[in-house]
Amino acid sequence: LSLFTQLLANALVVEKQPIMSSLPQRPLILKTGVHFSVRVRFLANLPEFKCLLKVKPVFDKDVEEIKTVKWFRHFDFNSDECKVLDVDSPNGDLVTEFDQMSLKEIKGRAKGSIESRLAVTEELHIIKFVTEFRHVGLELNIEASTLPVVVISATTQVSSAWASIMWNNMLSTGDSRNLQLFVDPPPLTWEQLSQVLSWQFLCTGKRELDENQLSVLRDKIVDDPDDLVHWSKFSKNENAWLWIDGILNLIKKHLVDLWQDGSIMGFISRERTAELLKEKRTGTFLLRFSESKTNGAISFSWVDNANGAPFVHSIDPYTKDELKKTSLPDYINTYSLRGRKSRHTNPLLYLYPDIPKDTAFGHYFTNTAEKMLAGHGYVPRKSWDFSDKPTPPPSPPREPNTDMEMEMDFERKLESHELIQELFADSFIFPTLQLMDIL
Amino acid sequence: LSLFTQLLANALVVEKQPIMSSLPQRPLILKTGVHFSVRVRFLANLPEFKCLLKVKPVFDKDVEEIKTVKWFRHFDFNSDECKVLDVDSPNGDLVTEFDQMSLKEIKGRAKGSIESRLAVTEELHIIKFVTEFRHVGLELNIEASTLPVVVISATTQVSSAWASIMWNNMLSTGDSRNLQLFVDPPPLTWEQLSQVLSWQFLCTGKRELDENQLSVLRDKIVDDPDDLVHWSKFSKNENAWLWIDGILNLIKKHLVDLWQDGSIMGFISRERTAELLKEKRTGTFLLRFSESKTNGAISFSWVDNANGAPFVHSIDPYTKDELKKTSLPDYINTYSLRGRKSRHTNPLLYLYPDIPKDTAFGHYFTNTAEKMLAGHGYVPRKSWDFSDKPTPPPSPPREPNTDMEMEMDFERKLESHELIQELFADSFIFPTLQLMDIL
DNA sequence: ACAGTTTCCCGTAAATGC
DNA sequence: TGCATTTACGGGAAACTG
Repeated sequence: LSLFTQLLANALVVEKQPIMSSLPQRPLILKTGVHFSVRVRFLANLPEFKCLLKVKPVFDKDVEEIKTVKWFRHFDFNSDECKVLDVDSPNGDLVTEFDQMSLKEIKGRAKGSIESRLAVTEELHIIKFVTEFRHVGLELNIEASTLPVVVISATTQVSSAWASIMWNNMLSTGDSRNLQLFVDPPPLTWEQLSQVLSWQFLCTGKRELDENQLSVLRDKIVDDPDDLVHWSKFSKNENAWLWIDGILNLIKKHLVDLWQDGSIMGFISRERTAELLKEKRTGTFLLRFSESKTNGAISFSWVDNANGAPFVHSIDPYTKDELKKTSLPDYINTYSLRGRKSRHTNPLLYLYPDIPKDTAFGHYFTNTAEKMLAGHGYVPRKSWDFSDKPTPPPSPPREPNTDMEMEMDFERKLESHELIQELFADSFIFPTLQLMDIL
Repeated sequence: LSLFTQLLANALVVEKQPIMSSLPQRPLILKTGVHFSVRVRFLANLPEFKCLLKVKPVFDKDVEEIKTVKWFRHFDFNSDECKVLDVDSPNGDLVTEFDQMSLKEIKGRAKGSIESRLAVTEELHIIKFVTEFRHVGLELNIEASTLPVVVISATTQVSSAWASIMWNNMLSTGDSRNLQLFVDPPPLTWEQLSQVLSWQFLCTGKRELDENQLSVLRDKIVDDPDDLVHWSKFSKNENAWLWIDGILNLIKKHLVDLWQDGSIMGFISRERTAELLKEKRTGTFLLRFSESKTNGAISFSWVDNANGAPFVHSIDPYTKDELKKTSLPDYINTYSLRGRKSRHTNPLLYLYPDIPKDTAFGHYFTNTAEKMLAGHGYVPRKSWDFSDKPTPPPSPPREPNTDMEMEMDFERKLESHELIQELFADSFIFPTLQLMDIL
């Protein structure tokens, strides 16, 4: 009987962690006043319990010490309705989905001096689901908890909140959930962090970070002899994560294709850029992310050997506002510099190492012919005759073989991650697998 | 005493009509859940009443018949706090400002068949401010009402709502406020309507409609021998107002300068455009609003005499999304067509009748030199040498005299409207002056 | 004054109701 | 089903608050 009781007591689990429908890639971040959903499952597969178990969500249940010690904000649900577990058709488990939950802040938290307080995005909270089990004389209080969540009030806080969620998830093993983690946050190894970062680029741009890119990030983030990354370095002083997340946002909105193609070297120092390009012929260029603009920006650098010694130029980086107006491939395609004799020419010829611009980006150039409208008596915006487009660059296109090979390799790479990606999207599992405590 | 009582009973007035801070140009439109403000003044200039009069706002007070007859929606204030009248420093009147008011819908209105119901933007509501006056044995219930307001729930309804407000204001004289006006809306004369329309362009683009423009609008809107405009024609069947308001929005966001300059002919039929341009030399163009796109769009038409008979071309109209990317002057400046021998040339040379393009728009062209950034090792986005810009058009610029005269005339025009504009912005007074019932 | 945080609200998209 | 209306919520900016 005792074993049975213990099994039952642990039979309730949070099957789908709290997730805002508007932020599917970033579970465990909850915005006040915005709906999120959670699914709860009772693992004891007994249909006779149907409609017997009434589940109630409670915010920050039994974590009073946090509220008094660290002046966390208080929250409650806007409408805390209970739900009754009902059978799930495929396997008969008892399930319910809370799909219209939302939070409001309960004002009036204890005032602590500003230094002693954590940033709001470092506050970890939990939601517990409780139910009372009554059957054949047995009476049992059963509860399940979500993973720690971060509550924000504006979308500008998403980046910081996600940093906390990632950090916490890399550190928590088993069920030791320390909601005060960021009072004294342990460091991560670069090995751990680099995996998570690469993952983020896979989720956003369908391509991981390569060795070179990771090595640049490493130099930026790790300055510890033990290969450790400290929370303050990652999220505070230098804002490494905010910078990276700005780039992720830029990729998501404007550069998914280019990033997936691997056309963006992206993370490379200015010095290294110059080194690489100086060995190449005039017109070779590469794309790199701005290191100074914190909201995500990308520029191109190219080499010019015309005056004897090679010289590397870089363009003022494009931000999201500029990429909204014109795509990066189009900027690349139409960029022109005044040359000798007042002729305007485009200095960008080969994507590093030697891919002709049109091979790399040709299919992304805006086809002005598409804009042609039939009828209505209107003239299209641009002429649609391309017979006199600029002479194709002199270098031969790469051999078909090589292209094919790379493409296949790429496909394989992507596939190998498919399952993990799905898991990630669905129930929030990181490279370091976080198993739910099931029976 | 009876006279005194009557004076007092009418002493409370709504000094500033309900206005959302986010829609200062469109008073009397209230969006549920969005703050608006109203100011109330007690005209009896007696400071001893200070802090005696407690004013309470009531929504749709004493208009029960509307609710039952026409199934109007019901609303209430989100927080209906009373305010106490206090002295206003300059002249000692008793004043209070309700500056945080907002509405919520009370659900569950009676269901009427769809035909018998008005559109929500045709529902006219009022807010009354009531107070109880007690002094030297006198006991008096005093109240003041706002002008009729329209309550909307999304900004997409602003245009329709404003049509109702304008129509109602042109029709209501004195204090006969018919909240059921749109059950059987009386027509307006074209004379009345044209004034209001012109006014709208003055408010939005700082320039009224001229005779020609009004005449085009007249042909579109009036099809009645008596020169009357019917509500359905204006706001329903042909959506004349929605089309015009789309253009007003386009002007507000992207064309204020050009409209103010008078560079936009705008309202002119396609046929008339051809007639005008065919008499001009090759390269003469004019700007006109699209008649088919209902969200505001502008295109240019130009004449080409190259092949013997003059031919007039028009470009596919630019919408707000396109003007967000590049300004109209820049589109005009950079437009190019493939000419003979594959040369790209800009067919736009003179703004109708004969103003060289650079004279009319030169100062609006984006100066790429401005984008040059000093230092940081970045190259600016475009070359900044303009020594080889396109040859200036052969036609001489207009004589300075003419320019000056026009400018002065324009200034005078504007000034003459200044006072009325102020009133308009402040307390909602239309060309047909709507006087508040004051003592 | 100021930085971290929340509120406000438009504009678009999606959901809802009839 | 289609249309009218409301709700949802990202994103930018203003307001708040200690």
